Amino acid sequence: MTQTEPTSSQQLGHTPRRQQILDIAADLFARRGFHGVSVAELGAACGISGPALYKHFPSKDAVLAEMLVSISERLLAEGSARAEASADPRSAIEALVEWHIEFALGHRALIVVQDRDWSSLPEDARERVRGLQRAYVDVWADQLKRAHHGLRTERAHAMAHAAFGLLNSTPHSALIPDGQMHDLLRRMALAALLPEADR
Amino acid sequence: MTQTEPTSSQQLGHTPRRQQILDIAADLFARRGFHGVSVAELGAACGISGPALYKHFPSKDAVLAEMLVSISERLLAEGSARAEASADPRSAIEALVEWHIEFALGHRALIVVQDRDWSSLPEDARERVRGLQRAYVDVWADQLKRAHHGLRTERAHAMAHAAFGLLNSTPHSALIPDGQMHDLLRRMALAALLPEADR
DNA sequence: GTGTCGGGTTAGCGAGCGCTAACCTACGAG
DNA sequence: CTCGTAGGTTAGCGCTCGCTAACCCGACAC
Repeated sequence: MTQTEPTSSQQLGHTPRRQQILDIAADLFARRGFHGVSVAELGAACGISGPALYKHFPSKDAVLAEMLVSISERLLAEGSARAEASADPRSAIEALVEWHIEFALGHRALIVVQDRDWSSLPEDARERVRGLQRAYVDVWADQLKRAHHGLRTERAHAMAHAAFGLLNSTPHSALIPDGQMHDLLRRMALAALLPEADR
Repeated sequence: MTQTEPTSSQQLGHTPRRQQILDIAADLFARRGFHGVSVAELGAACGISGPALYKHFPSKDAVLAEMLVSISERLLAEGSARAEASADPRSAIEALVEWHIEFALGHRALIVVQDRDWSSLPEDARERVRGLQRAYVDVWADQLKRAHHGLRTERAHAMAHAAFGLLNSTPHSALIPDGQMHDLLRRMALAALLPEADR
């Protein structure tokens, strides 16, 4: 229903504009905030002007919604896949950390928008994103509880949130090359998350 | 100049309103973002209505500016004081972590506003806040460099930012009592920041 | 008693916003 | 050849915003 048409040819190829808008919007929203970017500006940045956006999205809110819902889905899908594919809790946590760093380094703008402008979402999309995020946190929390015997659920959630904070700090400091940043974040996150006995 | 009058009786007592506005604004800005709160709303939340705010602040921007400048100053002042009062790098880092957690847990709203609406500041205040934040990061980075021999400056900065991300995650997860959260954050931060040999 | 002034009120301005309406083309299908 | 449609244009509506203007009133100084 939210898609235009689930025809056999998929929606690949007939919407480069749509994707371009999402990409550029992510960048602009990250820099100046959702409310700080007008549709005119966004359009201009895409080479078209103003109201032409409404040929691709029903509203400005919808751009934000699609952006945030889709990244929440990707984070959750790949995260839980990697966790399930792991042999033990320790390697599952390593895999989750690895995946989250990959994503955060590769999509800095989305990370910023996600936790800055989450509250600007229309009610239904906000609900959906919250559900997906909660599920993602649960994936982490489950593995943490298996790695630390006796860890309570709420504390595991808090640990996961803290880890996200650490890993998502990446857009705020682009001072060292991605490879080194990746390595640094992995080290710090694993030190913070794994029991001392393991490390 | 920015103060009304530096009389001998200080400015205590003749500005409960001013402080009230700052407190309530922090709360509202944290919840819905600087651009998401109108001056009318802010006034109403203070028991006065709309333009009465301009008897206390020259503009809406100025409210945000005073809020963010003052917390940046407090973070830096107390942080560098505690670091200097420490005997060795390890205990300096412990002291910094302790101070940052105290502050973050005690002023969740300010933490949120600081890194969400920083970019909405007028140019001069943004400059000032950036300077203060950089100095605060430097305090951390210096101690980290003394604790890890051979650590490069840029990497130390990245570590400090990552630690802030971890410690500032606190407003996103209020699910466990402050005491436990404090303890958890300290453990995770120190594990992430201190060399393995130390811990 | 009167004047000043801090701190409040309402009315309303100009600008910018999201969004709609109406129109214009290029183009692929029949 | 025609015509529907995808994807663009400009004009402009209605609303909200930050902020100013003009006024009001109670407390205190003298």
